[in-house]
Amino acid sequence: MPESSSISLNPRVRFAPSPTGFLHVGSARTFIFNWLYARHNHGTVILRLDDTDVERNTQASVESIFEGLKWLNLGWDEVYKQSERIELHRKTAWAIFEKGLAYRDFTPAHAGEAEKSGAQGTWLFNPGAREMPRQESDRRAATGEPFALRFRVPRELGQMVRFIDAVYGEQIKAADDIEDFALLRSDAMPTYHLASCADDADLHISQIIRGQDHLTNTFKHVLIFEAAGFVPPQFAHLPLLVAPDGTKLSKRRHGPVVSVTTYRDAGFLPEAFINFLCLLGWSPKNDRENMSLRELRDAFSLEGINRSNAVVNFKEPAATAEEMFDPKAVWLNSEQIRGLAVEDLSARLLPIVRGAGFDISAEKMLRITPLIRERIKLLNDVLTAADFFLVKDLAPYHPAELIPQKGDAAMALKVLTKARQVLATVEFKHDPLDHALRAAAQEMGLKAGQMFQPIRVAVCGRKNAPPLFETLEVLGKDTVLRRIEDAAQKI
RNA sequence: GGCGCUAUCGUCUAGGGGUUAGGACGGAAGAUUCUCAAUCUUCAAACCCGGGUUCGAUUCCCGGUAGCGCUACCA
Repeated sequence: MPESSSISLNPRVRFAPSPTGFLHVGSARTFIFNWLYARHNHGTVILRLDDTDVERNTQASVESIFEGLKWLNLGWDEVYKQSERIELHRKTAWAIFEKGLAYRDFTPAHAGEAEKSGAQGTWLFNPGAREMPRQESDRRAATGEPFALRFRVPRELGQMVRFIDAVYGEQIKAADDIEDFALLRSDAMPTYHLASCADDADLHISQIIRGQDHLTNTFKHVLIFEAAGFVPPQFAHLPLLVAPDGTKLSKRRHGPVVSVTTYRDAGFLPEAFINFLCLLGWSPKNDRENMSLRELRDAFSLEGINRSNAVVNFKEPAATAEEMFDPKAVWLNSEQIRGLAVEDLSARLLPIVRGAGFDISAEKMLRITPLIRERIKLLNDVLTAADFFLVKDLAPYHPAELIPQKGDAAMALKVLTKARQVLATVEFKHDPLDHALRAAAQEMGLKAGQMFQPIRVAVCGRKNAPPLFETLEVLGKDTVLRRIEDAAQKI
């Protein structure tokens, strides 16, 4: 079989972040799509740090990117750093130069920037450099005069550059509209375009899946691949993730919602977060939304990717943690929390509860978990949903809370007194508690709700809480009786 | 300015020459339960504008508009 079919069977994809900040949600989605594509097709995922911009790269950023990726928990197969591959990039650039497809430009950096950035259409090249005879170029280089190496875009013959994008279809651009971009800077460091293409070729990348902001750059990349004698890989560009105001997500403008670790720290399940990101710009086309990683992997294909930008629908000034995130992300998270086995959920909740300073056993956490599972949307909600299980003494609440519907303080006190009697002797299991308390209500001529509310407030400190009998059971007789007594004092 | 990409409910999307334009989130109302949550039911909510092609366009083509991207010796 021809080589192309083996490529399509075992694709090699790469995720190539540049370490100039934390892991951005848009980058995370690009990584996820690459991962899904590779895993769906039994391919290889390559992580490549595109760190050729020495000025802006930081070690802190490298670490925070790894931190974000680690939380996503998807993994990869090979890792590379571009900064360790610079010789390869240079070799590629000079090979292009030797073919006459690049030239030295001795124009000082940033010279004539004013003309470039504005008025008269596209800047194409610096005058005098492109046409400079090779001998003169060599001579000036030999004297140590600094230069950038530029690609000689073949625009003489009205040539068209073209490629097929797996998402956007056939793309064609006139070479006339492409400027002589740099390959090497005057400090001999490779530019992004060069380094990226040289590495993609060397690493045998078969599919480049990346953000749509690179769509127009791709014409330059096709030119580089061809000039260096490589067959360009397949391209698939992803629609961008934007803020509710339509602008691209940025830390400065939009704050922590654009950072992956913010989701982690707020109590998202990584699988729910991945699920959410997948639904932005991609659809399985069968109305499925809540999907496991396995289902996503099985369903994923480039054909399902959209072409228009997707809004991450967060609220700019958020009152609560939950409010700052896209409601769909929160919903998916709560759905997936409910889908987790109690043991699994409990194990994820435990470090959060302990981290908040509560000394709680795994066994107790396991008993609390089913009672709050349907009541939390983010893992961190455990702290507010299960507070009364965790604290020794309840936070102060208003005594009026104890008064039942259509009742008064006297009724509340009566209920509490009766409850204390009944509960002192009954076995603390769901059914006996149920029978005893309902019998007591009937005896006093009260509705079940009128009986239960004062007790619930007494033991939970609020009206809204999990079902009463299960709660009493987990809390235990001692705590329950003590809290009922305290409540009775308040009236 | 030049070049490119995009346009379906508030948001994510399905669909496609003839449909009551489908689903989901969010919102509203109701049912259910010891409260809350969950669950269930119901409701409101969209094809950017103009021209063409056609018996018929939201769908195809062109133009406009808007948004976004690229236009660096950033990536």
